Amino acid sequence: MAGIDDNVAIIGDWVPPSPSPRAFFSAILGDDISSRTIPEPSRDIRTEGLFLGSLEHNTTGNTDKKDATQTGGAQFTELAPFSEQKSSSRGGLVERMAARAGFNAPRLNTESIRSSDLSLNPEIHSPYLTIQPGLSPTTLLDSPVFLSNSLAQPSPTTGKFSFVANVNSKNSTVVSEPVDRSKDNFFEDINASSFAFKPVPDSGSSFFLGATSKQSFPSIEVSVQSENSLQSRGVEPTKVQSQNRNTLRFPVDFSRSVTEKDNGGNSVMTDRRFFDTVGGSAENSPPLDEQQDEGDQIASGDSMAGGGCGTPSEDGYNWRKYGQKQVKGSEYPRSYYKCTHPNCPVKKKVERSHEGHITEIIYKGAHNHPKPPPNRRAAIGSLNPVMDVQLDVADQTGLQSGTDNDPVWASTQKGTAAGTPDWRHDNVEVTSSASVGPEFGNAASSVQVQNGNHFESGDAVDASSTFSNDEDEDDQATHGSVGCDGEGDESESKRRKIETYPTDMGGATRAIREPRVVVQTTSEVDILDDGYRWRKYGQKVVKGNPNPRSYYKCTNAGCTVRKHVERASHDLKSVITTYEGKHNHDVPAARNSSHVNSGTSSTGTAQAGSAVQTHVHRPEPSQVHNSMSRFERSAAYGSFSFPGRQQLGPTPSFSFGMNQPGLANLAMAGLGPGQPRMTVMPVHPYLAQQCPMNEMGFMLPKGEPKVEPMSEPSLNLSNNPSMYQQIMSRLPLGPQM
DNA sequence: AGCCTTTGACCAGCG
DNA sequence: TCGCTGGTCAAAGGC
Repeated sequence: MAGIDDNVAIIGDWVPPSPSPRAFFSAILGDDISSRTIPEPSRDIRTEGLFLGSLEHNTTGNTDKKDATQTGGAQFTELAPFSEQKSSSRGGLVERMAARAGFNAPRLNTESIRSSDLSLNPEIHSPYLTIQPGLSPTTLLDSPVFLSNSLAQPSPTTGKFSFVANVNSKNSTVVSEPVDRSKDNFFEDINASSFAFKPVPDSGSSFFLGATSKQSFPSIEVSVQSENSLQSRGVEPTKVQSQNRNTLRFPVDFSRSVTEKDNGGNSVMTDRRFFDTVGGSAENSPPLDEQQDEGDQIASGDSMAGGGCGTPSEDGYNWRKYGQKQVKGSEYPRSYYKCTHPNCPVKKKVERSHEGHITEIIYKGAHNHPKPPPNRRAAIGSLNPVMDVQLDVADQTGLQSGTDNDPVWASTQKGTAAGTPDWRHDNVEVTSSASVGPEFGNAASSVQVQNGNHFESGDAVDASSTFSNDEDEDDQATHGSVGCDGEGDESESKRRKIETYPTDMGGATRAIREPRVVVQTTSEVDILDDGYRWRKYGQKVVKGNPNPRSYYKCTNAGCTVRKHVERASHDLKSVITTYEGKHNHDVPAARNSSHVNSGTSSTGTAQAGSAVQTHVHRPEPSQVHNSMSRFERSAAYGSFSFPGRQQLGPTPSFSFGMNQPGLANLAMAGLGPGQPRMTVMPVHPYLAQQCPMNEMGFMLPKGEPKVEPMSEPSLNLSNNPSMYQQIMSRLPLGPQM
C-alpha cells in the first residue's frame, strides 16, 4: 500500500516512451489502450493498476479466488482504497523513503497521470506495465522496437524502470507489518512489483500481448489463471523454513503447477506456453538481468521444465554442471551446478524429474557478482544486482534473517517471488515455491534504495561493482571471511572501472578479462603442483602445438584463477602455463602447512597458522597503495609465502598468487639452484588477446615494456621474499594490472 | 579456443 | 572399520 507513494514518485521518473516503445505497447495492448482510450473510471484504474492489477489478481487468486474476469468494476473497487491511500500517504512516506534511501524521487502529481492523462494521452501509457509472471522481459528486450530505447530510458526492460520503488516500499512495509500479512502479500507484492502487460478487461482472465504481440512474440501468452495457479500452488511464505544458514532452497514443481492449472480448468496449453515462453525466451534471449533477476530462477526452472534444456542459465547466471547423483530419498537425480563466475562460490542443486521439470532447486552461497551481462546487452546487463541491493534495503531497514517470519525472509520472498533467492543471504536456507513473478520491483527497489546514481549514471559496470562490493561486505559479514573475496571484488570493482578507460583498454565496451600471466618453465616441472589445487576442466590440442593444452580452474571456492598448461611445441621440456584471473585465497592448507614452515620460517616472521600467505590484490591505480601496503606488510611479516615443494619433495614448483596486479601477489616456491628456469611475463589481459605469442609461447604485449624474464637459475626464491619483491619490482604495475 | 556436459570414480562425513 | 550417502573430481568428448 505504501508502495503507492513510491510508485507515484516513480511515475515522476517515468519518461514517456519514445514512439517506438509506445508503438510497441500499443501494439501489444492493442485494443486495450489504443482502441479503448476511454476515460472510464475503470480504465483509469486499470491503467494505474497495471501494476496494481497484479496485486488485484493476487488477491483474487489467493483469497477469494475472484473470477479473474472481474477486471472492471471489481478492480476498481479494490483499487479505490489504494488510490485513497496513495493520496493520503503521499508525501510523508515518500519523503521518509527518500530520506532513508538517500534517493530523492521526484513526486508526481498522480492525478494527472492516473486519470485521463493516461487514457487520453497516448504519449503516456501507464508506466505500470506489468509483465505477467513467465513473460520474460527479455523477450521484450529482444524486440527491435525496444532495444534502443530501453538502453537509455527508464523502462522495465532496461531495469531503469523505477516503479520498483513500490516494491521497495513494500519491502519496507513488510518489515513493519505483521508477518501474517506476508501470506497474502507475498504474491501481492510479487505482482505489485511485477512488470506486466495490461490485462485485457474483457478477455476475462487473460493477460496477453494481443494479436500484434503474438506476431512479434508468438510464444508469449500468459493467462491470469496461470498466474493465479502458480501463485496458489506456491509454497506459502509461512511455510518457508529457514532450514539453515547456508543455502537457499527452492522446491519447484512445474509439472505440478501445470497439473493444477489443468485441474483448475485452465488451459494446460496456456501453462505450457507459459513455461515454454519463459524457457524459450530465456533460452533464446540473454536474461534480462535485473529484470529477470527474480524471475530468472523460475525462468530457469521453467526453461528446464518446458524445454528440458537442462541449462540452468536462465536465471541470469552461468552455471557449470559438475556432477549428477541419484540421491537417496529423491525420486529424481540431482544435478550439481557451480556458478561459473570466477569469484562466485555459489552452487546449486537441481532435482529434475524425468520429464525435465524442476522439482527442487537448492542454492548455496551468495553470488558476489552481478549477473553476467547478456550477450546482446553487455552494458545494460550489469543492472542486474537487483536482489543484492534489495537486501541492502533490508539491511538498511534493519531486517534480519533467520526465521520464517523474519522480515528479511519476507523481503526475500518478495525477492524470490520469482524464484530467485537473495544471494546476499548466503547463510540462509529457505524454501519457497517456484512462484513466478517478475522481479522488476526488486530491481527498482534496488535502484532507488541503493543508489539511484548507479543507474542514472548509466554505468552499469560501476553499479555492478558497487553492488558487488556491498554484497561482498555482506558476504564477509555472514561468513566472517577475512575479506579476500570482498577485497577481491572491490578490486575487481575498481578494476572494472579502470578497464573502462579507453586509453588503456582501447574501448570501454571491451569485455572484462582477468589479467593474464604467462609462465614458462624449462624442465619437467610439475607446474600443476604449484601449491594450489586445480581442477582440469578441459583439454585441447591447440593450433600450432601438437601438445595438448590442459585447462585448469582453481578449485578453491571463489577463486578466479584459471590456467592452461601445455608443453612448448619447440621444447617438450618447456611448460607454458598461462594464468588468468586473480587469486583470492591462500594456498591450500595441506600445502601451506608445509611451506609455512619453510619458506616463511626462514624469514622468521612467519605468522602462526596455515593462512600465512597473503595475496596482494592487484594494485590498481586506486589501489596500488593499499595493495602494495599489504604486500609490504605481508613481506615484512613474512606473510606471503612460497608454497615450497622442498618440504614435500625434490620436485620444484612455483605458484602464483593470482591476485597479481603486476604479480604483486606472486608467490613462488621451490625455485632454487638447479630449478627450472622460469619466465614470468605479465601480460595485460587485453594486450594478451591482441598480441600473438612468440615462438617461445610468451605473450608479448604490444606497447608494453618488455619485462626481462626471470630466468636466473640461481635465484632462490623460495626463501627470499626480497627476491619476490625484486621480481615484482620488475613487473610493470600499470593500471591494467 | 574455451567451456560445457557426461558419468564413473573418488572422497569425506556419519552412524 | 565398514558401509552408506552426499558431494565432488576429472577424463573424455561435445558444443
